Amino acid sequence: MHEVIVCEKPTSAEKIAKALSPSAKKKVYNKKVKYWELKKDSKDITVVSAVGHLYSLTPDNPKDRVYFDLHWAPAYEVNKKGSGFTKDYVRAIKKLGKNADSYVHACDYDTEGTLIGYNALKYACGQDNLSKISRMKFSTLTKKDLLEAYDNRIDLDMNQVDTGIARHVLDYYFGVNISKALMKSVSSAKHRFLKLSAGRVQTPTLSILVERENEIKDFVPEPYWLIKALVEGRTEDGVEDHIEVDHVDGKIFDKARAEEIMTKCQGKDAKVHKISLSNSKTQPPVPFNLGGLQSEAYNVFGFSPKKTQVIAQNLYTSGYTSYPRTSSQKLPESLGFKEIFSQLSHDGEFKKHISQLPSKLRPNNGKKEDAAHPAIHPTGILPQGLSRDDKKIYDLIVYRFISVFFEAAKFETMSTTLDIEGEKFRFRRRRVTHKGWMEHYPYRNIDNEEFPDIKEGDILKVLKLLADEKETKPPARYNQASLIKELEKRELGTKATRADIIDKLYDRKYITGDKQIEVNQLGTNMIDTLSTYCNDLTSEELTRAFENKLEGIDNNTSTRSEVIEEGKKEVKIILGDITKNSKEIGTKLYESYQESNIVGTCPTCGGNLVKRYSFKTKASFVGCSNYPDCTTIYSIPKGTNFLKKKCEKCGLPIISFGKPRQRACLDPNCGKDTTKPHQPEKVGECPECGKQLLKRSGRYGDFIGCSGFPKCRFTCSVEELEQKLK
DNA sequence: GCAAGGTC
Repeated sequence: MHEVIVCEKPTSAEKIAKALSPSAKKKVYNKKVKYWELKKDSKDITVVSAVGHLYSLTPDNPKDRVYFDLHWAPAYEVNKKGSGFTKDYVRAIKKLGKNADSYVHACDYDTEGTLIGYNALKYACGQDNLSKISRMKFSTLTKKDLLEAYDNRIDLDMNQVDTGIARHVLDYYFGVNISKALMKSVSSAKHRFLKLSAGRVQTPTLSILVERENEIKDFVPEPYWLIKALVEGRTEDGVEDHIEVDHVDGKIFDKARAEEIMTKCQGKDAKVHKISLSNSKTQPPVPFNLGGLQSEAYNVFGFSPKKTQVIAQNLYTSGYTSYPRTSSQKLPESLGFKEIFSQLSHDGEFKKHISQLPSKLRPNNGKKEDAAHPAIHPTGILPQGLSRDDKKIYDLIVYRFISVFFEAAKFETMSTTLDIEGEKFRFRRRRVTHKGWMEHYPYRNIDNEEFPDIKEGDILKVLKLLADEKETKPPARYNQASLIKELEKRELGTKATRADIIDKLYDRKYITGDKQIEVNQLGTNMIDTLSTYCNDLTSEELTRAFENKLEGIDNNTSTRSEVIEEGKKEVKIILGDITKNSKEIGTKLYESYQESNIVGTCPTCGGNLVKRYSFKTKASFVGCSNYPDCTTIYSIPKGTNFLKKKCEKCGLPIISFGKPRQRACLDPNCGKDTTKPHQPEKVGECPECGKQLLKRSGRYGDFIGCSGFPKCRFTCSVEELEQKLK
């Protein structure tokens, strides 16, 4: 008897194989794909693995105006970029999973996992005959759980499969079709291509950012006063120490009241009214889940969440750290802390900290859990030859892992109130009495202040009294780390996709800025447009509505085709509205896009110079917004940045380009003598349109161009022309 | 060209 077990990813395949039989043999297909062979209960078992989704939805007919008829096709054919690695896995499963007597679906027990395994069985193994398929249900990848799941296999839950399929189809219907309609509105209104997109997750995310912009725009600052005094004092060592004390009212919005305090206290001494000492603790941080690691790496190193995720994945595939796409903040004892620490101790720096660990190893676990994976931790294998950035992330993971086992840091706080003419002031100082974990986590500043040598009843001289006039501030813009946290809170997207979603918003030019994410006019207009024609898409409503509908499939109150039909109807209405208002929508979106690409003023006609991209030449260039009435055009090298600085001679922007970076005026002829009209040399006939070919000078030297430009875009190098003439 | 979701 031959049995094939299909798993979601190679690491879980290995764990499952070894759980079923410690003597499972590891094999490799086509030098790349690992699989396992074992014997159990007189069965020959082959354990193969997918790598996440191997199949993607794709339209039956790509030429359709709207995509409602979809089918599953190999991911490496559909998303050519980035899924190439799945090809070998599909081949391996096809070869190894053929004609078995029974099949076991052993992917993660959630909707996506169920669909991953179902599609692998159906399209790679050619099995959708449920009678041969059984399902393992496990929540951790421990030997005990896996054996139990194998021995008590259940039927494949087709409702769960249908829920997964419906989720994919609905996301496709709404996302792809509405994106297409928006792009079409631009091309029909302005005859320009603009890559636009909308979706169940990216659009509400953009909406969150737009809302924050609106809060900032609508914010009315209010003036207030902070009253402070500087009083003389000494530290316990007798060193002179000026103490800054604040009026207990804090923000004083009433100017008269602020003035009253100032006149009353002017020139008066302060009396120490009350001193109280208290102790406090700061617990160690919790183990990293992906969001936590991304947030910390952003705050400590300024790494984008995407960058951190890529590095964490590399560290994981190299075997140095554990699986990164986890939401767990817990480290189970079964990981074998002692063994990991003893291996890490081969590194001298780590050893200094590890040697001080308490004998009882109990991590300060956080609340968040994950069914499939523990919190991110080092495996114990010490890396060699990591790049600087990879090493930073690795060290961060190790030090966090170490620090969660230490005791709390302890502080002593001195809270003091002073009296100046009946007005109460106060100050607070905090000093460390026990560093605890903070000594072993080098990414936090320890604020250790000195206590002044004072006692109740002391009279202190006031050196200075001042009223600081301030304004209330609008809420801060999001940065990438705080946005990820907000998405987690609202349960938008998943841990594995949030960083990609944010990247996408940058890529579409909806947003700019790193430390403070700002929304471009295009982003604002997208939300404007979509909230007019499909309000659901801009809010979390669509995600919630999906969840409810999908839940219906899961518990048998509706069917997959009902849910899909309903979605189709809704999308059709939205598409109708967009088409009806296509000109207006397209114009608005394109013009707002141009706005964020304005780099200067056209010297010929006074219009805007706009950075644009040509699909024909696959290069960016700068053209006038009044094209075709004005044909001013500048070519720019690949990777050009526009600086804020303007050229002193002509006022055009200064650009930087090349490696090493060099700076120059946008106009390559700037500063050259152009008073004598330069007659370009005629060198022959254009092979494409028959007009004159001219020898022109460009940024990188001479080239041949057609006099019919820009209608004819024939161009070649001087050498190429010489070759042809020979 | 377009989504969101898995994964190397």
